[in-house]
Amino acid sequence: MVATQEATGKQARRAVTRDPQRTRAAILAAATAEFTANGLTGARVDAIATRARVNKRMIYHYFGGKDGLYLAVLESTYEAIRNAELDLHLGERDPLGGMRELVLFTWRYFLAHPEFLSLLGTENLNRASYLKRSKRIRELHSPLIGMISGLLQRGARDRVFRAGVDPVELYVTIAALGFFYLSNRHTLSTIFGRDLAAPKSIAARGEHIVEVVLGFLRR
Amino acid sequence: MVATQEATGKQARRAVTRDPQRTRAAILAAATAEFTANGLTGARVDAIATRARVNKRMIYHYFGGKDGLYLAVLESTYEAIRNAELDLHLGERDPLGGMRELVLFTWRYFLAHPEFLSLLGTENLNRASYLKRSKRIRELHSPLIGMISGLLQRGARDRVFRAGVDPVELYVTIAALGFFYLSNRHTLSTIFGRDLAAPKSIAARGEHIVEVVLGFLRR
Amino acid sequence: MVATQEATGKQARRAVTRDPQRTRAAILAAATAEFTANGLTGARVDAIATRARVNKRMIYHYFGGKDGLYLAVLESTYEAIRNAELDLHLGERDPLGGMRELVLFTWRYFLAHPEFLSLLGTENLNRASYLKRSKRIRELHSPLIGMISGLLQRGARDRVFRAGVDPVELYVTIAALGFFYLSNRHTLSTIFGRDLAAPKSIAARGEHIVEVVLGFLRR
Amino acid sequence: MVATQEATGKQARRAVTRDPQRTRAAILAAATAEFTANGLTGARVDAIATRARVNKRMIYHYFGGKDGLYLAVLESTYEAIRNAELDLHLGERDPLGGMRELVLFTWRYFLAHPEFLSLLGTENLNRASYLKRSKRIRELHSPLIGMISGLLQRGARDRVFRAGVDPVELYVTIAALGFFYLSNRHTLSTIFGRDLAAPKSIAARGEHIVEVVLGFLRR
DNA sequence: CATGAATGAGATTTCATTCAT
DNA sequence: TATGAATGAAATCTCATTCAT
Repeated sequence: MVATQEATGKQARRAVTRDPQRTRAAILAAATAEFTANGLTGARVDAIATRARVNKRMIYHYFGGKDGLYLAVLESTYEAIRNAELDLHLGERDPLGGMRELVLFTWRYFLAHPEFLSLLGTENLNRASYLKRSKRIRELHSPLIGMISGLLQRGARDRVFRAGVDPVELYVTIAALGFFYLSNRHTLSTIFGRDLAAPKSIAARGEHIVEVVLGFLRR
Repeated sequence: MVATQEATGKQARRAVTRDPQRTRAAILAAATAEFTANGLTGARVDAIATRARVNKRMIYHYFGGKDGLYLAVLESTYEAIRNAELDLHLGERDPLGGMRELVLFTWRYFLAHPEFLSLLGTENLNRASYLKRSKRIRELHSPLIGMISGLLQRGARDRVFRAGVDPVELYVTIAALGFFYLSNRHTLSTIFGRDLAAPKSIAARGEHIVEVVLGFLRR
Repeated sequence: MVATQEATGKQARRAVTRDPQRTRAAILAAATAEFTANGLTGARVDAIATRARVNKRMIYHYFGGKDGLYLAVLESTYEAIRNAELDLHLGERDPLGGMRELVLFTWRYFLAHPEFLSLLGTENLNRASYLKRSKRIRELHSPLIGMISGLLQRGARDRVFRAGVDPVELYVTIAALGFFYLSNRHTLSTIFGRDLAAPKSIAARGEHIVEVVLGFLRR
Repeated sequence: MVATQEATGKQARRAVTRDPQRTRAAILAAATAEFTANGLTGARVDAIATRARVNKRMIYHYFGGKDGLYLAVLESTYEAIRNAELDLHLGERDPLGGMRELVLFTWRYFLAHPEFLSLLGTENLNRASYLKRSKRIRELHSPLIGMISGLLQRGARDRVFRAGVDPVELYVTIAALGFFYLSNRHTLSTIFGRDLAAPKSIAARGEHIVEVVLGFLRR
């Protein structure tokens, strides 16, 4: 009976998938969670395999190793944000409304994608070493710069916005206002004794960001 | 200075000190550099001992272990910024000039103290777990919030600034504008194909930050 | 047997097994010997790995660490004595003969299993801290208490034994008479200048123990 | 002010004794406690120095090292029991009463001196290696063997005790009945689910031991 | 006599990766 | 394709002892 059980066990345990694509996707998802939670050096290959319910060996098969897996996670995360950005159509909007939407889009994306914040944080601690290595990411141009340029030009022409604003600088500012708040909410909450992660605080921050950006741009 | 030390050669290999304060300080300095460069999990106790020219055992003697050392580094780093902040006297300044100075102070401090940025990044990836544990840091209140409050009130009274701005929110904004730019300069430079670390870019960013904050506040 | 293994030489260095059960068992056996010889703190993980001809890492794989391994050794040692006790059938024996057999069984088990004595000694120095933690051991009830109870009752009924003897107290006494002699033979031999480990002494002690127990019980 | 405090501190900290004998005694007492609690390999030289409120260096000064200190502890512990035994005068007692007293003396000494039990346990795990090395201990002959011999002879002559009992064997038995119970009380309590350390249990054990010894000896 | 900072050797534990099946 | 046991290198941490003062 014991033997039978063991045999059954083995049959049941193995070959949960035999579906290469699913295995790959499971690893990628598990790795995203693990790298998000523990950073690059903190992440454990074993933990990823366990999370993915996949044999450790598969990680080496599909991604070459921990580094390759991290790079793949980084790439898929960047692809996701670039895809989301492509859904943003501001062409017909008036400069003020368009800018407000763009700012809110960025804020909401960060809110909905903590893994993006965390991975970017990890990457920055690494001096962007993996990102620099990825041709794929470098070729993914953000359409946001173009959108911002357009809005700034139309806004300046209509005398709604101040002139002479650098679109890259502004993009960094828009990202900074949300990113810093969210990625530092734990340290900031502790230091200010105020829960910056509470829904009310989050909502207030969204409004504040819009006001800062538009307040700065508005003539 | 480092070169001088190295030049003294083999004699310098050991910390012949017998000067506990110096030994402690050497470990702390070496650890700050190592944690800054490699994060918490990436830092190596051996590397710290070597950098400090100190026996590894001393780290355990003075700080209990890697974690205790990291906490000590974090605490000393926070103490340093709080001390710097105390030197900022804005009491007599007009609201606009005072705010400009405060914004520039923050920006310049971040520029001069990359270790602060990096450690904060590390700490955020850890969900502030060490910072929360440190009674010492929690008791170090930043005087900046009070200064911002005062400037906002006087500014509003004089009809120079808009009313109703939350000082904590504004502080986060001021920090965000500099912090994000600097800590993400590697990823951003790669993605925009533009060297954000170049002196010119740095100078331009400083001006931009001042303009954003004052542009937003000004009525 | 050990000699044979050693003779196979360098080929045998590694446990080429790929047989988890065998690897686990080899570690357990090596650990039992090492903990028996050197106690908990004195035992070396390296030594256990070498003895088991296994990579040190496997100890952590199978047992979690030194503590987990010690606990496993303790559990398997207790299981072994409980299993041996179950083979003792005294149901049909007259009280006197049954009691003699039980006493001799205990004495012989101790003689044949020095690892049990040593581990118990270690555990007692630790105030039974590991044993208390082991649900598995706590659930292994010794059948000896029941057997002693039965013999005492039948003996009292038949007017062969004195009445009112507590079976747990008697069990402790039976164990004490052999355990103390064996585990303290080194100190005692030194102090009395008499080799208590000599076969003759051992044989005499067995008889003495039987006489003490039966002499006490007999009416 | 700070300087003054520090100077005072140093003065106050050092030279608590400057009394060699007291220092030595303090170390010995602390070491006895530490070795009792943690065994030989488990004891920490640092812990002993701290317990004794003495500089670690003094241990090396007075005892040569950890091993020498352990030996000194062992010797002083044996001296103490031998001294206590010398206070026992049974010459005039009737055999039965004398034997009862001797048994109770042993039991009570063990109860009052857990450090003796623990050190003996440690020494046995070490195969009496330190004890064998100590000429001083080997020369301390226990007067108990002589007393037991006398009682047995007088008892046999008076037809109160059985004849042919070996006094060393009996001494071992007397010691065993108490020693095993006490040194194994933690394991035994756990396994029997019964608190063997409770005052009532202790009292009952004392009576049981007397009964076993006298029951065995009595004709 | 006394201090406690400093040391080196070695212990336990961790981890990414490879190998036999 | 999939498994998970096995590995070596290196990391963290511990400890008895020595040294400068």
